[in-house]
Amino acid sequence: MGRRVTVKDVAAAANVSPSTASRVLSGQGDVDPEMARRVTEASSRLRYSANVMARALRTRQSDTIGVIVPAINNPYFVGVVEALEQALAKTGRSLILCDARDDVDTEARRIDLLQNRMVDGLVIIPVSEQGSAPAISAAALDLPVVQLDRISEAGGTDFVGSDDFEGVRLSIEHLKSHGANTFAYIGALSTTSTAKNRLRAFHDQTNGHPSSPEWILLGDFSTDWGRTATARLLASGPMPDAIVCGADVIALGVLTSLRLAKIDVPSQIKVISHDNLSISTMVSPQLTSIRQPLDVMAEEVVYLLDARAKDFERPTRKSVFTPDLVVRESTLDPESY
Amino acid sequence: MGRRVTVKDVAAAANVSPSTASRVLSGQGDVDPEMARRVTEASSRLRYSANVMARALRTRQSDTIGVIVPAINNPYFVGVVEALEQALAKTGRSLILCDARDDVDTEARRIDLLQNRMVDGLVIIPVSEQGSAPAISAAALDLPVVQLDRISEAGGTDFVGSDDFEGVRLSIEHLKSHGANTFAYIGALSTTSTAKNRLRAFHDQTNGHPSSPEWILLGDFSTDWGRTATARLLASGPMPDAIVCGADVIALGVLTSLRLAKIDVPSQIKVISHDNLSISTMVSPQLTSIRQPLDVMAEEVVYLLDARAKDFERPTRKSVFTPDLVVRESTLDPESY
DNA sequence: ATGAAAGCGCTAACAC
DNA sequence: GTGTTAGCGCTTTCAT
Repeated sequence: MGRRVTVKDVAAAANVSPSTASRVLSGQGDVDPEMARRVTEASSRLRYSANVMARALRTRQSDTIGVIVPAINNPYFVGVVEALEQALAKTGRSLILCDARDDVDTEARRIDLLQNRMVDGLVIIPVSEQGSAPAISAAALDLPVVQLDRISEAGGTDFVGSDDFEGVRLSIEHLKSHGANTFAYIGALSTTSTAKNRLRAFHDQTNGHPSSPEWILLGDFSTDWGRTATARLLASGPMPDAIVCGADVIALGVLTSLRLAKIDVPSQIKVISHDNLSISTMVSPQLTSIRQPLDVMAEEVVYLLDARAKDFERPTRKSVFTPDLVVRESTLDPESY
Repeated sequence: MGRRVTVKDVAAAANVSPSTASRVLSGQGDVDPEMARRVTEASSRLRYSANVMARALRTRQSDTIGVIVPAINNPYFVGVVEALEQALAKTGRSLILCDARDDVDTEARRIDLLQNRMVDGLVIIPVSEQGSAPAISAAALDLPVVQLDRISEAGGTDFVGSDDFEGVRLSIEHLKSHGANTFAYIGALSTTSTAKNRLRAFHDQTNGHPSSPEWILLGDFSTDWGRTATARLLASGPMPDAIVCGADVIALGVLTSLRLAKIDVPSQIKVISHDNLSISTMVSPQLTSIRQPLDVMAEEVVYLLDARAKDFERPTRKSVFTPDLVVRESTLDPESY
């Protein structure tokens, strides 16, 4: 287990003091070009790279952001993490990813773990609107925190998300313009802000249309739930013209159950959803879905993190982005084939 | 940005020296019960938790394992990471996850990053059998490294994987016993050990059966490739009795393309695959797939990491686990419905 | 511009 | 058993 090479090794090899070597390697302060050259040379010859922990301990800055997602097995969150990773890479920073396993206690432990790792900031998609709040609020006292996608009741943090009302409005408008008049909603229980907002928006937008309590099905953000809910819907009586799904992972299950029941999408029933996962273009029929500008949102997260690092007392703010609709086969009129 | 509380704070509050506090908090050495109580009390009152980086710097041990996957957007790897996380959690350790984005240079940078973070060991699923080797070999000089699932040419590391030959043998045997006599293979190019072994095994097992060069389609591990390859297969002439897929993510695309072409699975063609992703039970027809014992494999990874940490010079070893076959709808005989 | 020395928070060695 | 001291690897005063 060979000892890793340190600044001292580089300094010795370059015949300078550790401080000079450090100055060159971290790009701080002026040094004689010739010395700098020697340090650089020695550094690359010895394949030096700095011990992140020692540096962080000294500078109180790790160039690392902690990210906590509710469930990494949900491909939507994978996409979010990828966008964040891209945005951070632009400024040479990296990310530590934690999975809360849909559990607020695990989530709280992760928050603590990341703080002890001296991350420069925390990005969190809260597990629960209420349950996640205490731990998040506490963290926000100590370091920059941005809530992403979902917002909990925690104070002291910025928020980046997308406009769920507008998303649902676009969905319903699109469905209506294609002749749908009755709608079911298959989504998640209102324990998260997104689930709650989408459901509310659905009620608002379908107000005045024929409806039935059996047409509102609430469970969790999973494909399994999409299948189960659709089975229940099928068993409960006549079907609506369209199903609005709270997320693509749910819609995938809905499509499977409908196919099994030999109900054709979109000719017999239309299906629309949120998230625009890449997998949604790879099923048949391809899924019409609400798209959020993930890349832009990730950039905004990084911006907010940096802004708060610079001025910790700045007022918190919510950045809400407008989604758009990507129309695919699952809502097209039969005649347009 | 309130300063976080340190051992000194706890020690002061408990009226003991920092070292005594440390002894209590890290559970090393004997201390007077009464003092211990005071320390514990102060610690929880002040909500102390140790700075991971400072501790790691001193003890040269971070209780953290680095994990590098080729592409986190592949759900198979997500499952692997979850299994590892479980296995590590049992001993109170955690994991830092990095995505190599299917690129050996990124992979090499990640390896370096993790070493600088003083991880106690590295688990890596190599991007490339050849290209990944140098960086992995170099890392293996400095810390315990286990290659998982795929193996590169790197030396000095242990390996945990599953028996690809046996997997394919089970697949073909199953298909034959259900009347299939001609087989196509849709998999990935042989840049990884798993892709290479599965292809070889396919050739071995189908030796003597009618075949055609058009029935071997090699691309990457993606749903997109599954769709493209199937389209090519359809265009190239008569279809085989069955398609063997290199991975479930590929099979998902295969199923979609077949459905689009109105070819029924399994009555007109059977589809079988590797990985047994949960999503494979959520499509219709449900996918017959080779299952690897991921949990057991993850335990073995942890065991090997610990063993090498204890004795760095121990001989390297390969632990190859036997997979089994999970039969579902995509290979069942039509009459069994 | 450069080097010596101090210190980030922690724990292992060493005294007592 | 407890406290004092030193040092992990780095950066940053502080002198020069």
